[in-house]
Amino acid sequence: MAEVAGGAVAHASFAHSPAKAQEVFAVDTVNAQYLESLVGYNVRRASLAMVSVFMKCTDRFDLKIVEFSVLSLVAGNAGITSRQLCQQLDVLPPNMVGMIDALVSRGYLERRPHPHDGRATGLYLTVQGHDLVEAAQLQLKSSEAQAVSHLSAQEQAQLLALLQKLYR
Amino acid sequence: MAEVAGGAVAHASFAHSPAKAQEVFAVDTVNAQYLESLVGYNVRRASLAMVSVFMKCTDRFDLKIVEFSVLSLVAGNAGITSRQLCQQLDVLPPNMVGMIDALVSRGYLERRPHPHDGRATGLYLTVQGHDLVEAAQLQLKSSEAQAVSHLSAQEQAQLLALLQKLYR
DNA sequence: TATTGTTATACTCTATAACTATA
DNA sequence: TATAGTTATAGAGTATAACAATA
Repeated sequence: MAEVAGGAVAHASFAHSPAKAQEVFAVDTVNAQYLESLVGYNVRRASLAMVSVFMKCTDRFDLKIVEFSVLSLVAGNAGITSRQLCQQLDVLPPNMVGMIDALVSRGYLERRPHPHDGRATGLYLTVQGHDLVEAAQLQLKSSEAQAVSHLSAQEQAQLLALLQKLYR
Repeated sequence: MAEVAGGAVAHASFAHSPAKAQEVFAVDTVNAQYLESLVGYNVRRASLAMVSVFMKCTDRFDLKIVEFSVLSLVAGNAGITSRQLCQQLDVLPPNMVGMIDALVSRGYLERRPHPHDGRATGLYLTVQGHDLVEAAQLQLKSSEAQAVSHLSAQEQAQLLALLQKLYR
């Protein structure tokens, strides 16, 4: 309950229409009811939470999320092209170039010519890259498991299935 | 199945270890199995999908996601402060200033002094802002409903509940 | 003509430091 | 001393246009 500057009393929760003239309110606890009813809002908040789990976990590997994703895809798809990575990860080609250059410079990736297509370049993990991605994947799996440990195994499976229904 | 440049034949799907010497592969369909097993990956993909639903829907209102969120919070919390918005929406104070200025300039928000705290400023919707947020909220609700219409009502409720369990 | 990889570049979003006025 | 709002600015992320080499 907040006192109006003029002496009257008002509840912020009454303010569903534009507040009149010079009424002033104080908000004690924020009401996010509408936003929390939106799928988009909830999925964004959850995404931010999982991003922070990722960042704590892969601090010691010095990998950004997209870099980790690139290495993981190359690990499962030796010879994948830059363009295929872009399509899979929603990254634009000009923004992928520097990322791959950096991973090559750090000794995790190498480029080899594509077997059929002279325009394309295949990407491969180095031994060092293979070790890194293996360690990072294990670490991330366990960090995620801890972060979602308050959901039952069934709930976790349901969540993945529902999310995939959403974006596929 | 891809022919190696040297004449041998190899499957990209065999390449779970670092590819040897100068073997080259072509990837036909990308295998994203590991990434798709991660909660973070799925929730990020779903978030991107819902972001694009939002953007198509609120094109005609010329509102960004965070601007819409600000207006929605002010709609439900007359007199809310800039700092409260920052905490609710994970936006840093210096980045909130310009956004509020813009919404004030466009005639959707106005600032009034805070009843108890001389440092703070309360935010209020103008009549024009009230009309805008009401129209945008209705539109977004219906766009979201359409975007998730292939999930049953029960699945939609489950999804929201599971997401909130994840980030709260 | 279309596509891959690339450069250059602009724009947006996010983050940090520091200042002022009020508590 | 701590907090709300603000300014300036730096850095990261994302976008478009255009070019050379190849299909």
